[in-house]
Amino acid sequence: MRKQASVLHLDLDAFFASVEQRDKPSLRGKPVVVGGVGGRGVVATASYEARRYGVRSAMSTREARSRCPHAAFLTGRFHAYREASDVVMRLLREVSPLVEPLSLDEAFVDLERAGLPDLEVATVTAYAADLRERVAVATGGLTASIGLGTSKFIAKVASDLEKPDALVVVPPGTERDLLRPMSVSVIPGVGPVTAERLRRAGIQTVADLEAVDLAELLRLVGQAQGTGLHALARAHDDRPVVAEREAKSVSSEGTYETDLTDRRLMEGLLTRQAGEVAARLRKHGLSGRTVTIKVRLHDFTTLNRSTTLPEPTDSTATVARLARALLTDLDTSGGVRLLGVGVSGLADWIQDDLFGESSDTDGADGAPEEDEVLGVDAVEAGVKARRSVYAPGQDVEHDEMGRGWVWGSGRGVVTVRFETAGTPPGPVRSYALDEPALRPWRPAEPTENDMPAADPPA
DNA sequence: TCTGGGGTCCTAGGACCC
DNA sequence: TCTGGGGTCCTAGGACCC
Repeated sequence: MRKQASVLHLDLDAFFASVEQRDKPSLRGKPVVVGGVGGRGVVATASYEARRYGVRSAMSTREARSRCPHAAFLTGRFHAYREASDVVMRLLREVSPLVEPLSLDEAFVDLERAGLPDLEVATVTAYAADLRERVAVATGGLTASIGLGTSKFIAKVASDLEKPDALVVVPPGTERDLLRPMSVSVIPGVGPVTAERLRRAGIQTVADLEAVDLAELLRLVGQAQGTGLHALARAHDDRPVVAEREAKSVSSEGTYETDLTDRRLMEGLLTRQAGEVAARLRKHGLSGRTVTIKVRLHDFTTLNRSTTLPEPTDSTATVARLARALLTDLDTSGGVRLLGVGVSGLADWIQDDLFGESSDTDGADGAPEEDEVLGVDAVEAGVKARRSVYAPGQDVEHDEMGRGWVWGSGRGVVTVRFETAGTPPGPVRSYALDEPALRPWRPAEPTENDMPAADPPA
């Protein structure tokens, strides 16, 4: 925790709805709700006029409509939000080299790096007031709420205190008095489940929380969250403002208007999502080792299945194939409301060769050198391999079974899923790693011709 | 016909390694 | 032929945030 209120938190007020009102004068002064407009949509942002009717973020659009039927219900125009956000973030970076965006509409700014003459309350307050005006001018009238404090936690609490269109400074030394009467829910990381758990233990305010010793807190909420709560309840927060944070995963998912039951359709949707994810990976020069699918069933239970490659990929064909394969073991007979594909374990480089795409390590005839691809020689030589030398998704060929691809592998065993023409997924067989009838083969360059053009049913 | 889509982080168990 | 303890990696689930 700092001695001066040099952490600034800026939050654009009702951001999506405000952009809409800025761009469409007819919406100004009226309730505006931005979010999913379909039967399963939820509210992303409600204008303050709509909030007066009880419309809130994350509420189902259905409920929002019943609370405020005369509101304008809009799907998002994300490029417009991104543009407005870029304008604001650029402005903040002119002001301080240390800006940490949290989302399109929120950022921390470290004023210790802003070149101010000092960091006294009067100085930072004047500075923030000026910044708020500059944001409004630069964005064509969007308002922001700003909080200033001695830590991220306090700055964020401050920006929330009097919004919209407000500036609040928490003077150094007054933090704990400010927090004590507040609900534990002000603490980042305390959501509905944790709040209820604490409430049942008789803990409702920050003051209550402060009175609980560390051991008891650890017992209640676990190691990581317990130590965090113990510190934050005392306004102890040394988290630095960090400018660049690298992405850890990339994903695409969709909720469908009616539950899906057709497996072929599900496979097609997963394939398309895999294509979107792989394209985004390539666009950012990333690749990842772990492919995960997410399946939400009709009753909202959510399943994740993942598999990890020995080397990272950004290939549509590989991500799509693994995604479809992960679906095969799941019982979806009751209907599926959401499907998603994600890639994690990201690296900012791509292994050149693994699946035979663009490689200069091939033999002269262009065929893979089997011991490189498969590693059978290494296994036979008794060289230890931590993980199987077969990679999930890798193409293989068997003398009797024909062509297939590696589904999984374990101790000395590789499982292959054969793709019988016309009726995928075909049979699954297990082989010893040194099975001579099983060999790798090189697929044609991956294509995306299995990407379906069809939209999900309306 | 309640309950989005993009993420992050944590926990817990099992396999494996030394 | 009973049996350990730490560390890493992987998978699955869940809480949380905007």
